[in-house]
Amino acid sequence: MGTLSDTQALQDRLLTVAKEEFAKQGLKGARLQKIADEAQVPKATLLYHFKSKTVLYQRVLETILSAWDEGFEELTIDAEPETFFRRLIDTKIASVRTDPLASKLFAQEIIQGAPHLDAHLSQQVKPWFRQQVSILEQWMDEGKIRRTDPTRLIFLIWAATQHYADFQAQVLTLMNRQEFDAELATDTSSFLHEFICNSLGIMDPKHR
Amino acid sequence: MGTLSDTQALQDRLLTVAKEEFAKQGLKGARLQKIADEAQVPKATLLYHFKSKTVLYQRVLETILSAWDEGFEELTIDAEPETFFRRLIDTKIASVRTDPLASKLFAQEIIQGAPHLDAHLSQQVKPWFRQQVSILEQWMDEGKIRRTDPTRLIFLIWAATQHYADFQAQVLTLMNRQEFDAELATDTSSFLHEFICNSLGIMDPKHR
DNA sequence: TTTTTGTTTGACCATTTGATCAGTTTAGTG
DNA sequence: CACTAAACTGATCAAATGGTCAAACAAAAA
Repeated sequence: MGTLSDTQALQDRLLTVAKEEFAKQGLKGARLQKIADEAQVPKATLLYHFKSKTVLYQRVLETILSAWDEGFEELTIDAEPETFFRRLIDTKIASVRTDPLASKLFAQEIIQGAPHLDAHLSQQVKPWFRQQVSILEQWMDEGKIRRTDPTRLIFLIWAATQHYADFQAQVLTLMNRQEFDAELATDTSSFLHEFICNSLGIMDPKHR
Repeated sequence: MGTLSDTQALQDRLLTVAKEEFAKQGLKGARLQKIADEAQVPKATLLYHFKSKTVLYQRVLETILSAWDEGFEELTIDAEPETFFRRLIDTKIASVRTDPLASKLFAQEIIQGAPHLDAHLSQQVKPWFRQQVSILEQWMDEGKIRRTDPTRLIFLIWAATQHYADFQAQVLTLMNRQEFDAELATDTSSFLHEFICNSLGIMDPKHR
């Protein structure tokens, strides 16, 4: 025992548990003792692997962001608008459903002014964002989609998808549901895709 | 001095300052000492007017919610879809621009599971929500707007507008702006209105 | 076996923070 | 002025919490 992989596995477990606590309570509200308890480990052990609460938080954030970066880099280049939007929305809704805690944690960070990720915003998100914008502009120039503000269009997609993670409590209450199940996810994807394609004048292949 | 209105004015000031602190730091992260300092009053005075941190927080929340209820009740009934959406979006964007802190505070409350306002959600928001849904359904029946899921349509409008308050840090970074000024607000209103009307097949009066 | 390096943990500490309270001031009233 | 009730505040406290440390433990290296 005591191999390097054991340590790695423990740190991964601590990060997972910490993500949950940070997402539910916020950075200030989270308690190291509770994270340690949840991971069935003494608090001192937690602080041995992560020097401080802030370091732990930043590591959790990094883990979330790199997973996102990975997931969204793939779908950047594509041929047809219709497929592009479908993939973008499906990917986002899937991530929102699979890991709403990540989304919630991220949202709280942004709400509080993104003090721990200005670097990531301008270095990782901004380039990706610009690329998406230029793709949309090109399609508008080619007449493939209706001309509109590409920046705000991307914001709208982000907002509309992320809403189902961040405001899950409100969404479920208003829909009289208990959980965000697979059916609800696919229906939401379909709705958003149809709504956006309609607005941009993209014909659904099924109706062509 | 020392009239009743003095006390009222002080409590209002404390609520305003507290709203800012709660919005920026969250319930757990907010510090009574900082709120008191900001309001130029000893901490003991703050706790004289509000028995506890929780009570103060709830009072802040109530203030926000009642202002919203008031602002949105007015625009419920209206004739034409086009006007309805314009007013709804304008009102929401205005509230987001005027008081983003309120929106941020509310967002954090919902993200953390809405522990302090389940009652308000089901008693105030739900009825309003149902009414909006039924209006939209009626318009769909009458063929005034394209048929779609009214519930998710309202979510989309909420999400897309609130995004500009809650994610202001990200939005401004990606738009290379310093503040959410009036021009940015009206442009955003226009974009959303046009986007939604396009999707629902509502013709812009200007182009009729 | 001895050494060394990395890991674990209970005990402990310094600080922060929400809350209390007793004593004081202020303002309105008869 | 005398009296009362409300408002104010400095001092203080108990609990919670992030973080430290030295001693114990384990495992690979010499």
